[in-house]
Amino acid sequence: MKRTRIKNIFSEGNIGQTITICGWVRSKRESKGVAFIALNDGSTQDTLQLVVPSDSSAFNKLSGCNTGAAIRAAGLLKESLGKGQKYEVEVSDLEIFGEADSEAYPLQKKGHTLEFLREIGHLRPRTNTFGAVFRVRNVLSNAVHEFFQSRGFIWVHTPIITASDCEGAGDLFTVTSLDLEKLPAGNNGDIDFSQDFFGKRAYLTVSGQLEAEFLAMSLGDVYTFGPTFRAENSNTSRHLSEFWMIEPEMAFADINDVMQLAEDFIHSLCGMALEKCEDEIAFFEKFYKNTSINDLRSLAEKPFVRMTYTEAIKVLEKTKEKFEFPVKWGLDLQSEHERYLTDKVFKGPVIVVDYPKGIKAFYMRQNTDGKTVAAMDVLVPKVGEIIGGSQREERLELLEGRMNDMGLPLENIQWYLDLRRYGSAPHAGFGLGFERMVQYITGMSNIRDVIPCPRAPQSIKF
RNA sequence: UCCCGGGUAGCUCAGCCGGCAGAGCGAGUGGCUGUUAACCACUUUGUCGGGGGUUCGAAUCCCUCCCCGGGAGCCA
Repeated sequence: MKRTRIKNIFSEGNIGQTITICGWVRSKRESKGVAFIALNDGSTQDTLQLVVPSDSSAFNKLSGCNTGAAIRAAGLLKESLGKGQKYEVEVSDLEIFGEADSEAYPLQKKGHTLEFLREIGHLRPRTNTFGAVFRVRNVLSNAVHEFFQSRGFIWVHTPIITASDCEGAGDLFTVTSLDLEKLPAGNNGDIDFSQDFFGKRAYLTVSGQLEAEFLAMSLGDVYTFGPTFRAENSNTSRHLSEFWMIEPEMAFADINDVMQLAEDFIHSLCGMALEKCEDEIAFFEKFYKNTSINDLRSLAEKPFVRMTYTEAIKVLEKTKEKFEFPVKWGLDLQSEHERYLTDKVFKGPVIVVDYPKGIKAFYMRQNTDGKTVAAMDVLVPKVGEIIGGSQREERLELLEGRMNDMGLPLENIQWYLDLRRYGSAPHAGFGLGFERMVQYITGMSNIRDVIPCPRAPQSIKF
C-alpha cells in the first residue's frame, strides 16, 4: 500500500500533489458544508488536518470516522485556509479500515491521566504523550550506538541467562525448565538443580558487566545495550523489574577516563534529543514542564560538577537543611542527600567519586588511602542516580582479599579472576539505566511511562 | 518491604458528622460555524474496589483482602 508518512508531508510539503495518507483519527469536527479530521500516524508529533467538503463522496463515510478509527485518505495537499496549521489535505477518497466505537473506545478527545493510560498500555502509544516518549526512546537508542560506534567501541552481546549469582547487583529471577509441580529434592531438602536444564541453577542477568570485562580485556573498548532483570520488590517511580542497561567497559582506562566518558555520553544524548526530537521536547515542555529545550541545551554542553564523596559529605554536613537520614562519612548518600546536591546546591548533574569501600561492590579498585574505592555515581536532578561506575580491581591479590573479606565464594568465578592472572590491565566502566535516561530527557516522572510494557512487582499486563 | 494518600458514571472528581447517588468532561441527538480538545441546547451513564461486620437503614462507621498513586529502602 502506497502511503506518505505525515512526518514527510510536513518536511517535504509538496503543495498541489495528490497524496495518500493512513493513520488514526484523533478528532473530527463536522458541519454542514465541511468536516475536519485531525489524523495522526505515529511518525510525528503533529496531526495532519483532513478537510472533507460536503460535496465529496467521502462526506457520507464520516459517521465511521470517530476518534480512534483507522483510515486511509487520498486528496490534494494544500496550504491550509485556516489558522493553526500550515498544510491540509482536501480529501477526495476515504477508506475506513477499522472503526472505533465511540461509546467504548477508551481514548477520547480529552485529557487522560497517566495513571489511567497505564491501564490501557496497548492503546496509550496512540496519545500525544506516549507517541512522543517512544519516538524519543527510539532516537536515544540510536544515539547510544552512534556515540559508542563513533568512538570505536564494539557492541558486545552479553548473556541474558547466566549462572553467576555473586555480582551483588540485586535479587535474581531463576530460570528453570524443571516441573514446578514436581521439583527434584536435593540433599538438604532443597531443590536439586543438577537435574535442571543447565545442570545448575540459572538466572536472568542482573548485569552484563563481568562478561563485558573479559570482552574489554580482549577487544579493548566495548559496550553492552540490552535487557536486564532485577527481582527486587521495588515499588518506586524509578525502578523496573525489566529494563535496558548500557554498560561500556574500557581497557587501559582509569576512573577519570570513565567519568569523562559518562559526561560526554550524557552530553551527546541530550544533544541528539534536541537535534532530532525538537517537537517532542517542546511538547513535554509545554504540557509537563519537567524538561525544557533550554535546560537540555545547557545539559548538552555544561561540564558536570565533580567532587569526591568526602567533599560531598562536607557540603552536606555544613548545610542547615534538615535531613531525615544522618550524614556521616562511611554511610551511603540517601536520595534526599543526592537531591540536595543536584537540585539545590549545584542545580545540575554531579559526579561523586571515591566512595568508602564498605558501601561498594567487591570488584571496585581500592584506592591508596585504604579507605575508599575508585567508584563514581552520576547524579542528576529529579531522577537521582543515573550512572554507577568504577575502575575495576585488576590486582589479583587485592581482589581475592576483598572477596574473602566480604564472604564471597571464589570457586564459581575463577574465570573472572583469570583476567587478573593473565595479562591483567587497568580497566573501567559504568552502567546506565536507559529508562532513567529517557525519563531524564523527557521529564516523565514515572519510569513506567517510558517503556512500552513496564514490568514491576505484581504488574505484568500487556 | 515500610510510611502516607486514594478506589463513587467511559474519564476527572464531589458526596463520607449514617436516611432517594451528583457535577464537569466524554459520548449520543439536534442546531450552528473554515473548524482547532470548536460552540449552543437536550439526552445518556452506576457491582459506590471485593468480602465480612455494626445498624431499622451503610458510598458514609468497624474489620479484612485486593488494586492504584506519592514518598522511603534496595538499585540503574
